[in-house]
Amino acid sequence: MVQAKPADRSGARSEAREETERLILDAAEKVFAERGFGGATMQAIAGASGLPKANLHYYFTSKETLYRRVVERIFTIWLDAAATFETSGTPEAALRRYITRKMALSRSHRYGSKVWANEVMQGAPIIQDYLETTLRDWTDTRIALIEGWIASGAIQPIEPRWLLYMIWATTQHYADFAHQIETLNQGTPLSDAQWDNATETVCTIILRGIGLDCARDSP
Amino acid sequence: MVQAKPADRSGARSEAREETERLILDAAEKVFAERGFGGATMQAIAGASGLPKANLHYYFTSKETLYRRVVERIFTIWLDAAATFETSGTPEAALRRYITRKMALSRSHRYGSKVWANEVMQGAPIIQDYLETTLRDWTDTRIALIEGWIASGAIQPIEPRWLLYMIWATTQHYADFAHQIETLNQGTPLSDAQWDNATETVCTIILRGIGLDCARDSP
DNA sequence: ACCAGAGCTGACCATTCAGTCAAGTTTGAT
DNA sequence: ATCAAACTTGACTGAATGGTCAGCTCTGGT
Repeated sequence: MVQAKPADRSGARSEAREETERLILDAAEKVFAERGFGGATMQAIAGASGLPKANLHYYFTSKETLYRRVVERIFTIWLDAAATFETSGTPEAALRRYITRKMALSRSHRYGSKVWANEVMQGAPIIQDYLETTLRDWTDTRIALIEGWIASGAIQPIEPRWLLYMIWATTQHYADFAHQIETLNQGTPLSDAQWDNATETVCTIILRGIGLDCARDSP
Repeated sequence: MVQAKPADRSGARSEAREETERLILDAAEKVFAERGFGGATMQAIAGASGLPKANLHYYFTSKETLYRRVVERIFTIWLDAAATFETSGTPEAALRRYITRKMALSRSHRYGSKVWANEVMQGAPIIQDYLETTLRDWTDTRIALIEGWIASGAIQPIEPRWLLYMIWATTQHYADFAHQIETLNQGTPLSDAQWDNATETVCTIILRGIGLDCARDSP
């Protein structure tokens, strides 16, 4: 039987292999994002990557394997962004940094965000364990952190959990609902200036909303 | 050929028909929500509604027709909620009312929200015209309204468009990402108290975030 | 120059899909 | 009770899907 895991004895070979895999993963990410797992077809992914369908099965044993790899890659990127919500620094710095990073991610990884959204909407059949371990742990520590801010009087008392959801929702909305946003923007993608302005607006409302930045804006 | 549009000469008949249609639409909404248009199968919808597949095609000529009806029904509900963002009243009252209504909708119509999200993520193949007409008009009038609030000094100067997106994103997140939220809530749905608390928190952050409810007021 | 193994692909297969249809059953007006 | 129209459904069909495979080409180490 043909194996998809050859020894990587040759540097040039394995490099070319990685490149092809990335090509397929990129195409798959886009197709899965727009049509969901069930709606996506290997033929469509093949078309988007410019490769014959049989070639996809040479690199990825099944549609589910390919989907799994796509989702895992996205989770890695999410983790990188999550790390920017540092436990040190002022509340304002931590939140501003995290929101800004997540907004940038929504612009650069629109399809990844959509795949994640699709996966969760379907009940997270693949990533359920991530949600219960990594995501839950991350969330718990940040909630504890925010509770500390509240206890010290740095920010107003609000339920930290709903604040986090608000940040996730708002930032990811710019990726998941990009089409709607573009339609309401005369059918054109947001400009650099609009992205900056949106990011700043989100930061301002969130920060002021939890009691930071309140006295500063209106002199 | 069998027609799906008989004369409604009999009251009892047409009533039963409407009931069956609603049964199918409810089942279809759930399946389309969880699997998207392409991932949903008529067989699955049949199973969810407890009817044989052939019966579905008696009431709805095609899968696309059924999907269209589901989406249209959701849009109607969205319009009802949108109407609660009244152009009269104080900013606080209008926003609070609208956010509360949208949060309630996310709880009562989880699947509808997901279908809408799926549709937009796929590039709005069915509802594109709604986005360009009804939604754009609604958005424009509310933006003008909010700009008026800013001009009069009632709220702080923020870009109204991003505020609206923030409200949509946050409220709909509770429907679209319900599974993730439940997983982070020990695998149980949010309680009445949690819904109330989340709604209140969202209102508080948004209102304070735009300069209402803040300790300092404009002169 | 050689050649083993990696990479590639057209043609094929079993399964599942949306949609059809003919042969039924139920219903309500008369 | 009658009957025509509305409703129901198991069995079917052509098309599309995920996946396979035999046989081809290309490549790098010798």
